[in-house]
Amino acid sequence: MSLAAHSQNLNPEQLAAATAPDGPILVLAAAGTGKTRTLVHRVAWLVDRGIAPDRILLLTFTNKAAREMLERATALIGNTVSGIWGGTFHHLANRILRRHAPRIGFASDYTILDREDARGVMAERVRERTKRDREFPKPDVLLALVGAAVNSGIALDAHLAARAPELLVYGDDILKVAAEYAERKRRLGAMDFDDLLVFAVRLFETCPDVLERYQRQFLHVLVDEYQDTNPLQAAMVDRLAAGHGNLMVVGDDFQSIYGWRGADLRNLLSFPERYPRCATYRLETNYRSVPAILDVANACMAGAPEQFQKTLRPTREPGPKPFLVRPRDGDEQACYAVQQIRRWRREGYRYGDMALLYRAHFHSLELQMALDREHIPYVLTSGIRFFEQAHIKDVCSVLRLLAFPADELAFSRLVQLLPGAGPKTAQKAWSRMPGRFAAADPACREAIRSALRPPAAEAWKTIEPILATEKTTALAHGGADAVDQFVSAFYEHYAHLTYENAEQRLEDLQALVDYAARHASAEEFLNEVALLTNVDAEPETDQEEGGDAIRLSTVHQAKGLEWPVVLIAWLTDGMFPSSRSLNETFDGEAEERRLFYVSVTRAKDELHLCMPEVRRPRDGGVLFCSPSRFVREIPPALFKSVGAMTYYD
DNA sequence: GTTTCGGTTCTTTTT
DNA sequence: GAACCGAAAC
Repeated sequence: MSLAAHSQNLNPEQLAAATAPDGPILVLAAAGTGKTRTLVHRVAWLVDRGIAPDRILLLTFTNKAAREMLERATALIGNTVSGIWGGTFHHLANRILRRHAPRIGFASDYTILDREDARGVMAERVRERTKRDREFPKPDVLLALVGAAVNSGIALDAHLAARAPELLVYGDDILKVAAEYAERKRRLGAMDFDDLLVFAVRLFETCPDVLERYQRQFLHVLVDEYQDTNPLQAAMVDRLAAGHGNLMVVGDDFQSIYGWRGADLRNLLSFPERYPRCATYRLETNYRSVPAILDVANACMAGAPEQFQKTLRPTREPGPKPFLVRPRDGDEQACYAVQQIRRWRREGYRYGDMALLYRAHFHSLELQMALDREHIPYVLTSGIRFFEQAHIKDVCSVLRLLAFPADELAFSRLVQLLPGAGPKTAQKAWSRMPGRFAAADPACREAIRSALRPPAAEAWKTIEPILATEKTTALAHGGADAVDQFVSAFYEHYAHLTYENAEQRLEDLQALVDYAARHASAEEFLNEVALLTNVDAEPETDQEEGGDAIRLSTVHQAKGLEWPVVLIAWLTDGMFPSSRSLNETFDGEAEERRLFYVSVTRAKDELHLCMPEVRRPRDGGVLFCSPSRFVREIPPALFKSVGAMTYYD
């Protein structure tokens, strides 16, 4: 593809960035300005210029984003792009660590702890302290503290003093618990999500030869959503690109919304200082939204203290001003939504063109009920991930145990499915085993049986033969056969006894078997499962599936997406901005404001902002809600107010 | 000593 | 819903 061909598809701003000369490049891409298109063309441009695909590294926020970019690049220049390393930071870290973990004292078959696993491990450490002192911080709080410190690259005690001074009285114990948590993970041969990043960076630091190998491999490093990287991730990228400096970072400081997870805007803001040779490109021409929507977005960020002021320049013909709606309560808000949905349908929009966005999952309750009642199809990016649900994890523990016999957590989970067996029984059985599970070893089998009480032992008999299958056979095809057998021999019965929605869960498991079967080995499958995101796993809703449906989503999960018509629910002070982030987070209001900016800029044609007057909490009370401060700050002339009206049909 | 069950409480955002 | 806590049941 020639330069001329690229220039046909890109505007001058985009073209300049996509075809920029080697060296550090900062692309400031405001919302809806064709950031993805520019990155896709950059990749195509590089491959076109003779860079081998496997020497390009493309880091994105989700695996889905990487997949989509590579698909679009393929459409552009054919499958010459296959072989590009693309995915999340965690994926890259995992891929590298699987290969070199022994260099930093880990086995290559370390297991990955998801949030629930990590919480379990932390809870063990905390239990006895809670007995001594009822007030001792809960496992979730401790995990958040440790995680925040690690991701910001700050020592835990310094982090405590700076961000959680009220917990300083427990300082010593917190440090001890954190150390025990780390030690326990070591003993389990396990890494949590943060560890993947920590140890990847440590690997680079302590093994220069390994670092050099990847520096030589990746001639070009491209990072999407750079405003949401944390210091560890920035360090990873800096190291990888240290040799040649061919590092392109793309981001928008107005859209940084992951500060609570350790993302540090300074990575982006200080990029020009860290890379003095860097060339900066700005994308400000917006192709997405009608001018009236951009007016609101621009007004919202006009007073923001961020460094790179950007103004969205519209290209679209004028459209309606954003609608400001003040329903009485959540139910009336839902009725208003239904009414608009009906109108949109009449005007020719498909359900897939519509999105209802909100700050937190529980804000969607009344919306869901109303849509159910009206039989309007919707998909929800749910709070619980498919792969984090109990039944999915139960079944995966069989695979984990087969693939990684030393995985104590998997063994424990499996044992606790047996009738009359709890944590103590699982612990007892494991302590009698040689530190690993060996179905072929009679002594090991006997050890387990001796720890189980009769009903548990009886049930175990149905599971044991599956675990005794020869490993390579059991684990072929992503372990699909083993899962299938386990479900029919044991779990189907268990599910019916345990869950009132057993049938639905068993359907999930069938889907899991199909999904697993698409992998060569169970190890590969398990690796992927642990690092999948909500967005990655979302159900197919495209036209070809025939599943035309409205999207309900948190603003966080709507990042990077767009819809012709968008309604934002619960835009009231306390809900959005959330009072918790205002009170508990450093810089909370600024980040909430950016979140509002992100939500507004999702809409193409029509935007509705809903601010119910009251909220009715569980206890039967009534809470008055003022309109969100972000709405109040914006000149009223930029909105069209929807006056008092009956929303009920 | 363990497990299970029933009642209570609280929901931010997620790799 | 689901996670936690205390008390009954095994």
